[in-house]
Amino acid sequence: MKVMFKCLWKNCGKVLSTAAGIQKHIRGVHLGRAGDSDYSDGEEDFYYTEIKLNTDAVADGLGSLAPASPSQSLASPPTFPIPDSSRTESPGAKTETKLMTPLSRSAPTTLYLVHTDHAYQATPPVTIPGSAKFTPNGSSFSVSWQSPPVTFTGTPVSPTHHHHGGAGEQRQHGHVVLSSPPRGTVGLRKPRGEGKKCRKVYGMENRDLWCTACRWKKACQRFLD
DNA sequence: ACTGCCGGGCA
DNA sequence: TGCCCGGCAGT
Repeated sequence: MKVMFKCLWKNCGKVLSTAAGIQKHIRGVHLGRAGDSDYSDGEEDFYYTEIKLNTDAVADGLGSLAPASPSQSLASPPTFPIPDSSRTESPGAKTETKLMTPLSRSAPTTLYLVHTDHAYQATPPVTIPGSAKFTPNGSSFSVSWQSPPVTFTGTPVSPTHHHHGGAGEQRQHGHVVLSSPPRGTVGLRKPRGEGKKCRKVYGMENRDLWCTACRWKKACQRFLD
């Protein structure tokens, strides 16, 4: 069995046979620290993963971290590589294999945030709550999925609505048919674009300055970022 | 309440 | 197609 190290940088995917090699690659190529090879705070070992040949190649899909298909989200949320954040500070001492199970689903409530001191632009902040955002350097994609399927067993809605007000708001009248939320009308909405849009910028009164998409109440195409 | 925009209607 | 809007969802 051979152990290799694969660069996880956006779509680099470079594979080297030594940890030192991949660290050097990452420092030089991606982090722009080509000159001083002894300057290493261990940050770069976040950007590669250890892969084992002749084993189940878990790290295969990691290099091409493409948005696999955001619409296949219904039951199983997409999985992201969760690097080991509890790494040691010492550069040379590589303690653990960063083995990540492809279908390991971290508890949906725990928000995983990558620890880095340089949170400016080089580090991919990966969050795994209900929606994940991934921002390696500039280009960003984000994908979200619905809350886990709730299998409803038992009494539908009991009048014990422990909430001020009282009056039962949600009636499921009849019996429980609930198989999946009635999507299809709206389905998976886009994560809602950031930044200013024509309407916000020009205002309702200058509607003729909007981009056509905005005028037609479509997704704005002027302020794509 | 406001804003972005999907889905759909109308010419 | 081009244009517009109802209505929903996120803020």
